[in-house]
Amino acid sequence: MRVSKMLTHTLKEDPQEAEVMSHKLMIRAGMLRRVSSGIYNYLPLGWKVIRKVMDIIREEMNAIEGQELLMPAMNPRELWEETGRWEEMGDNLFRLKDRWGRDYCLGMTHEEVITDIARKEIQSYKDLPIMLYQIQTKFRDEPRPRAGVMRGREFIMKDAYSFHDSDESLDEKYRDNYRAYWRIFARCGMETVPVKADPGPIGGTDNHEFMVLSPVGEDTVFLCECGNGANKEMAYFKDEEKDPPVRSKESSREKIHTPGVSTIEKLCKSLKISADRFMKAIVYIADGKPIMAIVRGDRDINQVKLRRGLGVKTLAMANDDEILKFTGGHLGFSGPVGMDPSVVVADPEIKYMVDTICGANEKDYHFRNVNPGTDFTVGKYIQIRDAVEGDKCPECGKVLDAKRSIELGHIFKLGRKYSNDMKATFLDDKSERKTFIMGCYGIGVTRIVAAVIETHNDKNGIIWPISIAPYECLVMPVMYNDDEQRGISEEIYKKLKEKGIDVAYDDRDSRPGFKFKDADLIGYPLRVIVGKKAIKDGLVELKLRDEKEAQMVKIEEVVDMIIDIIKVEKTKLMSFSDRFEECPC
RNA sequence: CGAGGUGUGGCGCAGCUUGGCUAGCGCGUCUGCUUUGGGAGCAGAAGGCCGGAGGUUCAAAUCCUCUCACCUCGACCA
Repeated sequence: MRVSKMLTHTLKEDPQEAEVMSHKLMIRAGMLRRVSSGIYNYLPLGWKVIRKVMDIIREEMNAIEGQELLMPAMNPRELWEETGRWEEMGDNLFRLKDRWGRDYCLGMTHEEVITDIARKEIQSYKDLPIMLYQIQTKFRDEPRPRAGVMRGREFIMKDAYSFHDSDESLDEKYRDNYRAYWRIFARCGMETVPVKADPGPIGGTDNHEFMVLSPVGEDTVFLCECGNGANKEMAYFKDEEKDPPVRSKESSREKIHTPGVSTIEKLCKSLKISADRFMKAIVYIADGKPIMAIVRGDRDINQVKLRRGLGVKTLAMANDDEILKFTGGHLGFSGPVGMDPSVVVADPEIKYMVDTICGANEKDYHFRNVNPGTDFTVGKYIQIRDAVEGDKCPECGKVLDAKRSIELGHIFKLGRKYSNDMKATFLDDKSERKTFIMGCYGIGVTRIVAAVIETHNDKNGIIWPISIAPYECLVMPVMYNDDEQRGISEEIYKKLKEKGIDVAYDDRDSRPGFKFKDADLIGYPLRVIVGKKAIKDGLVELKLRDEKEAQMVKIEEVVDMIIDIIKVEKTKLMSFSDRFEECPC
């Protein structure tokens, strides 16, 4: 491709709309332009990168027997009602009506549609297992799109779905995908960490998120040297075993007047006591019934742990009316004193609290000198607080490391959740009707691109892994005007093209400084510079984007050298097997 | 939804407090000349109903009201 004909104009200044580096660089390098909040044009340079990522994904999915298909972005309401997700997805689902007033949505994921395909097309156990996948544009009405393509409202995703007649078969496919995901990300130049995660509204049992560590990530993961890793929602840790607390002096419960002091922060200020001396009591509606969850005042309740610990399907914070009915007091003044123990759940840390302060279930009143056992009884002690830096690994006891991360992929064992709801069945070898067991495997394609840039850049621009660079190589005459330089450049460009190298040729009659800056910004991994000093001795410069110095190479050898370097670089990206660890489940 | 902020040629910004001549600057674009190893210089040119609607005023980019879009933090989130 001739640079003079490319639709790309690079920007010298950072765009006002962008905050994080990958977003800035994608716009400055001419890959991306915003159309609306969270909605983007992928200009040719950006689209080319996305296509390369897609190709890697296709190769790896096909290698584990995935079959590509394409499902509609627009789905009818009826399908989503079969699983209850038309309601469950709430405002995140983009909805629209046709001219007759019929309801549709723009798919954010395709479990319903694929299960519909399966129940119609797959009748026999002989067709199983099978895995189908697509690369599709997905839609989510995000409350707040962020960081360019990192969290958009329209984005490209690969989603795969597998169907099985046994758990063992699903386990095997899950392991295949686990391995394939590792390979895909490695080939894109990304080192990912698989962590245990909560399945959320998708449902199912085992699932892993593939995370890349980055300070701009929106998730927090807790990692241990021993290989154990989980995202924040699922980050369980070892509860410290302590001696039972000893009360230094006899004290008894006392009601105190605290008008308008409805938050922990206000309590700390008004009583001049630190947050860890309070109990935070929050009322939730769990599967329709109210419960009270208690953690120390300085801790955060982890809703996923609470939901799992209670063994309920739905969990939401109660509103003021519900709290009033349940406790007799208002929001901000709840506490366990006087509550039936069967509806009180507390974090184990509560056991060790002495002479603590909590709400009195009466507006504008708290209790002080409250002690577990004497003043109230806890029905169930389960770990329901968020992990924090310094907590210990539940497996080996070492200190967990908290890191920010970007979620690139998520794999789930769905089980029969969708096939049950949608009555998707097949006949087994005994002519019995069975319900499909399913798995589902997603990758954020456009997000990979952002994550790669985020982790591969310097002050001059992007440093692409060669596998997904928009072009593998750039040929650049210092002075396009110079017949000799142009002649040699054209010739090298032609030869590289013939050899199948994805090469760009900067044939613009611009000043060299301008072209160097542009090349660094766009981040061509390899650069051939044809200048007059070098020409005298039949040499051109060959420079790698991530190396400081260029090497002088004979003109007639440069093409072969480039071919070799590309081969070596790609092999490097493929040779990840020494780091790979098999799926733990 | 809560809090803060921004809308002025393609991009980045100034002007607004205290209303007043033809709305400026840098980058980019086009023409010409000179340049040519890290975002060149000179000369010239094109390109704006100042986000939109209403109001105040002799007069509004500037003041008032409403509205829309976008950004950041939070809440939320396969």
